[in-house]
Amino acid sequence: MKAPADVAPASHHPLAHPVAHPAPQGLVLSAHRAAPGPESEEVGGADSMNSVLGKVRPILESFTSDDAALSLAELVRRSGAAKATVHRLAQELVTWGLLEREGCDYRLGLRLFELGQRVHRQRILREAVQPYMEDLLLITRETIHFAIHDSLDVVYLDKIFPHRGLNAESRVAGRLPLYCTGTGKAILAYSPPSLFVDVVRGGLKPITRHTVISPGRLRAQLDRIREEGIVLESEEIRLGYASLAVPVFAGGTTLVGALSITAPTYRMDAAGYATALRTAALGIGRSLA
Amino acid sequence: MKAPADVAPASHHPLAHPVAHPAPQGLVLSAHRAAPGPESEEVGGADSMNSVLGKVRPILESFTSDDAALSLAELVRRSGAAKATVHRLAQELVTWGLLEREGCDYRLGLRLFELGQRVHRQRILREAVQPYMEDLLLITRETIHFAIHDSLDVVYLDKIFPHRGLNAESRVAGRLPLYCTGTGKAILAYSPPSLFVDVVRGGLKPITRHTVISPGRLRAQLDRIREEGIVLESEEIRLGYASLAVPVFAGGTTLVGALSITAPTYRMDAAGYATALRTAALGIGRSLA
DNA sequence: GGCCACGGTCCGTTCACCGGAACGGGTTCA
DNA sequence: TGAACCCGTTCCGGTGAACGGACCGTGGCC
Repeated sequence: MKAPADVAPASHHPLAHPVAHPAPQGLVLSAHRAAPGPESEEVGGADSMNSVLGKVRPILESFTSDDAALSLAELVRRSGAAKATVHRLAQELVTWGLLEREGCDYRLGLRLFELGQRVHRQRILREAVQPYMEDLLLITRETIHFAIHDSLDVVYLDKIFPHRGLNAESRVAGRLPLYCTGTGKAILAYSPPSLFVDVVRGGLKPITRHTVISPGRLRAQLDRIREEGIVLESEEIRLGYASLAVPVFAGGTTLVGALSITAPTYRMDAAGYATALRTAALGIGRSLA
Repeated sequence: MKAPADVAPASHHPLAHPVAHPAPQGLVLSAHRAAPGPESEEVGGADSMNSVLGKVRPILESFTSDDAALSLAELVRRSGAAKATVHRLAQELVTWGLLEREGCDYRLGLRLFELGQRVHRQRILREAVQPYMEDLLLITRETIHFAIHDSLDVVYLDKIFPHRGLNAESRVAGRLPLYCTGTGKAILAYSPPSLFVDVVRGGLKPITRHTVISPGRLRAQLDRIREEGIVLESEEIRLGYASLAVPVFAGGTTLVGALSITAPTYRMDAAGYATALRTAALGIGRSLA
């Protein structure tokens, strides 16, 4: 009885999920973690698992924005840690409040939301920007974004939209590539040239059939943006929609992010919106001085 | 040399932060970390410190909303863990992205903000509520709050304000007591009576000289709110300011939070704002059905 | 110069963590 | 009916990750 060999040895992959976790969210293009190279490369994932935080991380990051709640089994699958381990750590996270129980499932907890709002730089920026975004919403009745730069992406710090507005593709704290968004191009145009090189090296993948994927054309766009101080991105992210964006400089000098108006192409009054957008950006910059 | 006794034993409180975390922020009534009191009381904190997460928690929660960055020494002081331990864990948190380095100091990282925005329930709610808050801002040009209930507090899920608006006392993800805020009273009025008992047992402390701290008067207020479906809180949190609030019911039945308009008392047009507020709450409730 | 606080590192000890195994309950098949 | 499966949960012995006192180099202050 209980022949120990009945546990199929082959079924035990030391790491079912060697490569940490995809953690895509936002759009489809998760940009992975650069091209890793030979598949022998699960070291980064493997040796990151022999610390407690190295296990907590894939557990918490198992949750995407679309997951309301995950079962223990699902957490085990996504995190790659042993079941007993996930169970124990999840319990500890529940007592902390970073996770909450919902029947038998786990969901991200209110305390995580609270902690996330304590991040200082983002909070200060949001509070400074928000009234100006309201102004733009009032004037345009279109979706307004404020984005900052991180690695090869823009991260949306805030987003407001009217009832008729667009609520897809982007969300607060969501990421989209620098090269194909209005805010991203605005930031890219006023960043050191090395960032442009990195973006190109990272690969320009088309999102729609209008996405600019030629480095030359992208560079020309950026030159033009620097001349005009504003950029109109048209249907590069979603067909039928365009974004008008400007960079925001604290005190008129330091680039801190970009502000944009997104609307269906047929409603996009670029000429009319431009001055409002520029004015708002100047106001924000002054209040951040 | 290096007499081990030179480390003043009295200066070393094994736990500067014995009571888990007060998590004050928001208002002045932070109660610090309780009165120093009997120093023998680090038990509750002590046994929570023999796990890794038990140390990471006080480290991360050392940061309040007002701390831009903390030095290693300050983290050691607030968390109560050993220096080498804090150093090691902080480094690990930096590679994760939950912390970032700023010169020699540490600050909360962008990744923490991103994780916090993935909390599903709050995200869904905010996205549903936000356009209606814009409407109210447009109509009133005053500060608009949406709050949910947690333990004995309200937690502000979102807050928008115009240029002339009030940006103090409350902030997104900040907490204020149920018994003295408009949103809190609205929620309290439509919650099970046991919550009222808990609130009273938790103590009604006056914030201003207008704060209602008599359980009897509070109960009478709640009865009145249930009759009228709306509440006007006047100067209970901050002198010179009033809030008009209504509860929000998903599908017209399930209490999910409360919506409020905050304005200087002299500008508060309660009669005029009431219908707008009620209409918005109904709209939100319907969109959540 | 002496002193102190700070950030950072080392290293021997030990106990918290790990994870295979087993349990009980629920559901799905033959 | 019961065997097979998946689930969440608990147990427990071995072990290596985590711990923290001690130490180093530095910079600011008397």
